[in-house]
Amino acid sequence: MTSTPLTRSEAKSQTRRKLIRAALAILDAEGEAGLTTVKVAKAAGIAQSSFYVHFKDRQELLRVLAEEGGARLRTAMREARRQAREHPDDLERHRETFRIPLEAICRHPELLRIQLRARHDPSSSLQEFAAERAAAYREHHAADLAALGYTADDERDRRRLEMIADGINAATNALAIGHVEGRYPDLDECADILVALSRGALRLLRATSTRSEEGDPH
Amino acid sequence: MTSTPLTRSEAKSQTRRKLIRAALAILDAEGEAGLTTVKVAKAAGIAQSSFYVHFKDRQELLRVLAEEGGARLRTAMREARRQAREHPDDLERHRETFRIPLEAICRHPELLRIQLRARHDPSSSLQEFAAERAAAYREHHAADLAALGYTADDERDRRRLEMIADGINAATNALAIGHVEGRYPDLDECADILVALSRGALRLLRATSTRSEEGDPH
DNA sequence: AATTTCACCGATAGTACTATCGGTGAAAAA
DNA sequence: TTTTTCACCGATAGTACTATCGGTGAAATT
Repeated sequence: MTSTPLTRSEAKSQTRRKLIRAALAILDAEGEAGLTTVKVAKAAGIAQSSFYVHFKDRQELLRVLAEEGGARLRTAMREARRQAREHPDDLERHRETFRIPLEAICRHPELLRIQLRARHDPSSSLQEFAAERAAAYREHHAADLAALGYTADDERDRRRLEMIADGINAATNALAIGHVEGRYPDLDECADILVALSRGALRLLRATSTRSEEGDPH
Repeated sequence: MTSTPLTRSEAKSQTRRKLIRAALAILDAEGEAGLTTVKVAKAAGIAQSSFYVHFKDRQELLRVLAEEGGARLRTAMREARRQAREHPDDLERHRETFRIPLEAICRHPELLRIQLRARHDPSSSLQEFAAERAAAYREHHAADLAALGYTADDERDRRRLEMIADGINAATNALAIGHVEGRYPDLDECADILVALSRGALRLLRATSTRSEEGDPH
């Protein structure tokens, strides 16, 4: 049907894309242990040995996949923060703060699954990717708390913000996975829960900052 | 020094224990992919082939490890609930509700790490173990919410309780891991955060149950 | 004391994967 | 047109692991 008048480099990068797409699918479906050059090459429709035309070794494929995931993550997060800024209304904005990461996760749930696996797997080559994702979310959430007026001055406060971001992040991931797995059909319900959890944390921050500053001007 | 007048079966079960201990350590340190009969046998000080005197195959070892982990988990959880009942004071009790699972996790962090990995790894043989642990915590927390007077009547409410339990559970795991990794030195601080998050969720439940009763035009 | 049992051993067949090598034909360059 | 390049191929060496087998000696049984 479609004629394919491709230049050599076009054909090559097309094959490379095929390999990467196949690898991501296999990584998601079978885990890092199931990601073999045999399977990836077969799924991409080339000979196993041709895998090495595109990647120096299996390790390099993993590295590239991590970069790929990192790039998608950064893009999604940037977009999320951009959209969030467009909702000046405080309540609605707070909700968007959670709906947007949830949606970002649900767009590529395999990236989260891969990351969650890698994070606690000492044999994984994707630890860096996992760390990057965690840091990105922590930033996202920290910036959000800062926008609400909560800044961390001393060591203890900073640790507390980090713990809150960590906890909310973990909850966000859990609910997003639950949504993807079909247990929580409505993303808005997920966002509501996260808003509620988050409000509890805010109340804690408010309570103790008031207590420590005694005469809080409000 | 110590004489070893062991019967044959004593010696055998001792070797078996050595294998299981070695396997748990390797599983924690290198992940499921790194758990080979070669390494386990070597770490336990026996020949690789002797591994098969104790286990039918590699799969059976995994199964036994999961049972082992499940048993430890159940014991820890039972103990936790027993202790929690001893604190009638409401505020302190609420805090204990979180400190106790946190401590249970920190006593055997490798079990949590193994579980978190297995949970999202399709190639893992420990999915059942992971599911059991998740269900156990959900029960723990659901019973706790029920004790506070929150019962789920309709589908939506039940789902909400499940989401809350899921979210709090994820946050608990995240903070416990953070403690084990040295980022959050004080477990009480972790418990405080969890109490705060949990209070936010409780407020949501209170708010909407009131609202739905008010607006219910029966 | 004679016999049986069995936990453990070394050797090895079988399996799955990684990575390399020389060959091929079509695209690209000369 | 002639030559060079190179993406892809099949074959295969090398590696790591699983699981089985027959042999051994000391414990257990008779």
